[in-house]
Amino acid sequence: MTLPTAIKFAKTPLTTLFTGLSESEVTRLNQISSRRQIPVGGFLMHQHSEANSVYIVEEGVLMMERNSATGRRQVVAFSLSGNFIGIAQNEFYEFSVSALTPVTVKEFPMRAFMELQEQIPQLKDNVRRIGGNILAHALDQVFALGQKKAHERVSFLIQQLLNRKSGPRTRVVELVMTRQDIADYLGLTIETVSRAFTKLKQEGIIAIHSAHTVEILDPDALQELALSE
Amino acid sequence: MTLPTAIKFAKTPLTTLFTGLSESEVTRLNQISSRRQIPVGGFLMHQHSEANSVYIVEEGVLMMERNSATGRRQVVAFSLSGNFIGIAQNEFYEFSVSALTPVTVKEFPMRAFMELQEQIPQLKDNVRRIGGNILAHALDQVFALGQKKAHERVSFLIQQLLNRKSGPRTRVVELVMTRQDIADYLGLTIETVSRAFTKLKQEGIIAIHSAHTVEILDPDALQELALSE
DNA sequence: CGATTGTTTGACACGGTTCAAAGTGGGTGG
DNA sequence: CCACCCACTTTGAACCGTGTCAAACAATCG
Repeated sequence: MTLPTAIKFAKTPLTTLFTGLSESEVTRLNQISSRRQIPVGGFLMHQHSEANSVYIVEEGVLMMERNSATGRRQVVAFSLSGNFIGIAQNEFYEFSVSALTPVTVKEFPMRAFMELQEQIPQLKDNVRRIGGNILAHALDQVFALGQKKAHERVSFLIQQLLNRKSGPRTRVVELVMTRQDIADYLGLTIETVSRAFTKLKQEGIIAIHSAHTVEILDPDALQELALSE
Repeated sequence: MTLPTAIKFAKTPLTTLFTGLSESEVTRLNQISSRRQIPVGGFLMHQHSEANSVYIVEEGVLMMERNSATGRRQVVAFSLSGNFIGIAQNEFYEFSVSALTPVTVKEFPMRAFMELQEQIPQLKDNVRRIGGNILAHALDQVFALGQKKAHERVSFLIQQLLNRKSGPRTRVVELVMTRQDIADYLGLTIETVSRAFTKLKQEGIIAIHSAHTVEILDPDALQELALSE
């Protein structure tokens, strides 16, 4: 039980499945893949179901969560376009993954994907790297949940979304998820999350255009709160 | 940003570096390795220093932590005998690792170790698996910090130590670490940790022989609290 | 055996949760 | 196209768990 890592809010472009693959290798990957659509609220996979596929998000936003028998829920990640989903330790998924927006994913049958990994070393390497990034992400979350106050955690999330979104570098972030989702991601309640947003607004760090659209007014202050390390 | 897994409190024997290796392969590993001793309080590695080696714990207990500029500290893991330490994402360690007891580790120079991984597929596979276990561990911690109350978190830790310790199956657990270490692992303060122990004692779930030795009186109740999922 | 460090306990303050109610907005059907 | 409805969000007030500050206690080490 052990081990390292954690890119803070890396500007480093994260490794994707296709990083460094030749055209023909990409083609081979695409040949074993199929496209799948998930409507809002639909599930890509369920906790404890058989892990038969892995996926790449092509479009939309997914949410990864873990549910307990006692009804507690922990959101572990929000998966954006380009993200990889589905590496399981055992033969069952350990998480449920649902769509926050209409989503299209590329699906790779597990067996064929594993074989390709053996044939394409770079692919295997990418998967390893992606695993590392996921671990880094999890450890950032550990730090946030263990050490940060409510408004710092919210800053942390906003910053994550800001850094990860593709496209032009703007100061506006779309919060696709509900306050409940955010609360379950940050280990808080809806009300506390809401109050944290209000606080950030009052301090002039963000502007809240609608509940799901915030503009960053003071990026430095936000970053400072988000890291608080 | 994505991905699965989490063995609760697995009875499954965790993968070690040597799992499934032939005798000759083990020998080759040992040939590139050297033994190193760390006194109590000494450091095996420092956050941000160059990642030149990986290690296996042979004897003793290590603590892995992440420190922030603002002085906050998050303990990420307690590494026991058999654990693997040092896989870095980039060329620098992301954590500091120090010894809670006198420790002996087996050290593998990074470069040679990487080469061996290429030559021994099973070794590479083991490293991958260990990475998965670490991720699972991190996600368990996320769940604990996000969803559990103080006495549940303490139960969580006791249960982890109970499950991971080798040797005869007793009900006594040695807490090698200080209350401060526990607090920084669970995202609490010393006082809260102490009160949580007292509470578990008062409820007849554990007996506290000394601050560093507890006996589990009611394993089922403990497990229930520890999981609370 | 004393001194120092770590742990427990107590009293109080504060942040976050809970419970309740009032806004707000988006979607649907009339 | 508007009005209503439902789900979500915000705000308020009281409560509770955890943090903070302080002091007593215990254990360890020289």
